[in-house]
Amino acid sequence: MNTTIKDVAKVANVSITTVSRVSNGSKGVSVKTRRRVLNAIKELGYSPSAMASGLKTSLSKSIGIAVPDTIGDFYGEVINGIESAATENEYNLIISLNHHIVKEELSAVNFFKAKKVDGAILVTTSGDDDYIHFLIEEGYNIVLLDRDPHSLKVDTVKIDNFRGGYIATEYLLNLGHSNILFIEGVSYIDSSKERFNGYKKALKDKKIKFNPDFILNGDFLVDSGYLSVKKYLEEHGLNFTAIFAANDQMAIGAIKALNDKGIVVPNEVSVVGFDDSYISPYVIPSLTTIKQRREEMGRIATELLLDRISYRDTKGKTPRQIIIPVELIERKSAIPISSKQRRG
Amino acid sequence: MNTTIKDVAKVANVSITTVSRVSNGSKGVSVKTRRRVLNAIKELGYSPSAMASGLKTSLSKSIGIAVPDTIGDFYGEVINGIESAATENEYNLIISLNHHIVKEELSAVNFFKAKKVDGAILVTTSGDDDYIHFLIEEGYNIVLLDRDPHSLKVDTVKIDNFRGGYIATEYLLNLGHSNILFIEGVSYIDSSKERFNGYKKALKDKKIKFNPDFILNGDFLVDSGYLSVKKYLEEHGLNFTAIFAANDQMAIGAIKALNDKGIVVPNEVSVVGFDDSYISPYVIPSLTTIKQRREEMGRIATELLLDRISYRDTKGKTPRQIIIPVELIERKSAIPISSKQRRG
DNA sequence: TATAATAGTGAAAACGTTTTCTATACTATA
DNA sequence: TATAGTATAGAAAACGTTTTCACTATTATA
Repeated sequence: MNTTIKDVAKVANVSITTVSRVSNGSKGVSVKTRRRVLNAIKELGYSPSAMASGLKTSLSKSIGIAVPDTIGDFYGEVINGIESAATENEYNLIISLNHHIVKEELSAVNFFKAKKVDGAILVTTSGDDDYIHFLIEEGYNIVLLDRDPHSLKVDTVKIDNFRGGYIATEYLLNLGHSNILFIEGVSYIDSSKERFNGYKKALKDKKIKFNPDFILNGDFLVDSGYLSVKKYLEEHGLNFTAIFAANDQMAIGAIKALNDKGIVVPNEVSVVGFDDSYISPYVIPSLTTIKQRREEMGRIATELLLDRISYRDTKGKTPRQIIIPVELIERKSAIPISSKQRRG
Repeated sequence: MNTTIKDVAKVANVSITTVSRVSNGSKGVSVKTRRRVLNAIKELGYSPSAMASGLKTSLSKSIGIAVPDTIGDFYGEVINGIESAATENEYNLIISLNHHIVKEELSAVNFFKAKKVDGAILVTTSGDDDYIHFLIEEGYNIVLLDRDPHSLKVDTVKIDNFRGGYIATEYLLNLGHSNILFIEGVSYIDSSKERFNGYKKALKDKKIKFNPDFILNGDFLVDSGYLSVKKYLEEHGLNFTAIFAANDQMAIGAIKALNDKGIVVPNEVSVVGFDDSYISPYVIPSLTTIKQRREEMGRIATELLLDRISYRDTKGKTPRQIIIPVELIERKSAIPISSKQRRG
């Protein structure tokens, strides 16, 4: 079924060496011969076996990506960015989902080892640095995405979560809100922590006392935003005028919970999200949020990785850390506090 | 850097043949030797090179998937399903996005050929059957997902789009609506066409005359739902009482457009979507929609493919067509027509 | 014209496995 | 005891490439 280099050699009446040279564009082949070989290649529909060549060169021309899931638009868009950059460089993408389970992230990495990927992009999940450390020591090419390097000597690309948290909170504060709920994402994920830190710092800078009761648990999924606000309302009533959620999904859930209790957004409560999800301009009211360039993040991570792969100098080069700026997108879900609210 | 079978053989003091037998679980090795080899494997952290073994066996233990994008939750969840099923069977997933461009879908397929994937899942995109036909003839293992096989002799799995379109429309009709807008998805995608056919059939069965003016163009993205309804309203005014959109994204866009004009959903216009997106229970009002089991679709497609791969009998077996049922999820975006509307 | 450099080509080894075939050492049977 | 069968193990070939080395033919230089 499969045509090999030998078949091409026979048809073009040259050695397999020559075919190899033509097919991977090395020089040292005359124009005439090259043309002949090219014709044979086309005629037979030959494409070189990535396995055979990988075996020789010990380059698989593929990179692995370990990612929690593909649901929601965060990871999806990151993957888009990674995929485009990989394809442009003739690399292909082996994807492994770990469903937010640390153990599976680990097994994904072993998978990559077996497949001899040339490098891997690890998208945020675990707080477990040990095995990553181990990989780096072994000389694997790794880049971390949306994750703090901590003490790891490894390339990372992330967005400016701290600043995002800061400007979102500051925006609400400038609107006159001072009782601002914060809905956390998954606690061990760095980006959630950093957004939270931004929130706290903004409060501090405006000399607003931090109230730990205002921190609600969430897990980045829409339902957790809904549930946590619902619960809060039942326990405390409406003792706040604004919510800042660690992502748009939870913000949308929060708005829904408010709406269920007859509380109108933004008139009674202002809400700010984080992500600028594709749906956010279309929810009612449209969601004010922090925009992060997810595709770009994926693309940059890939370029960092490819760069390292081609230098083959894993340990030498000092780790780079790219931080992608964020911006506030003003929409309709957050407005100045009303005098009525202030009195209340 | 990499330990090979030779290293293990040396440490365990056996031949590489024996190591090979142990590492892929073939029999013919004594318990004692096996234990010794296993220890050496663990000690050295050996994992066999998929490239080398693939070269020998001409099985890559990987499958390709060509998919338009990973944005929005449809494809994301399908990928989740495919990935789980593949991983469970120790296959890995090589993913290629084509960004809805037919030409790129084609190049993805060539990519797969080079990588010698054992099979591929093609997720709906083109209307171009020719190259798929060609692949099948060449003996490649293919399954089509969310796509009609047309005359192709190939396994397919899709959801019951026709029925989904039918029951959504019927539901609206039973609520008393008879002027129902339909927002199409991308026209060359089968699922869009089939949903449309369901819509028409439901009208016909209730003896409601089909009005071609009621068909709005869309492309499955939220913005197209918004824009097409906005435009319609500007041109025709509110001469309908319900909308059925070919997916939830467009339904959400439609609701937004209505809302912008001060038209209240569901009081003045009922809306039904299609997909049961994760966000749909949380939009306001929560969206009545057709639920399709996306992960299951991915999983079944993978099982079909793996089945074919292991039978190595690509052409022999008759093509199977799996149709996954859909169901209507009743929420708050569609209600009975009011007497006021009827009069108007 | 003689020599050096260069361009074009191919033979063969190597990459890390799997698999077939052969060899040996037992064990069971006659 | 002789023979057949079986369990265990290894040698070597093969998979489809890339790459080093060697060789020839051509061109440039002295």
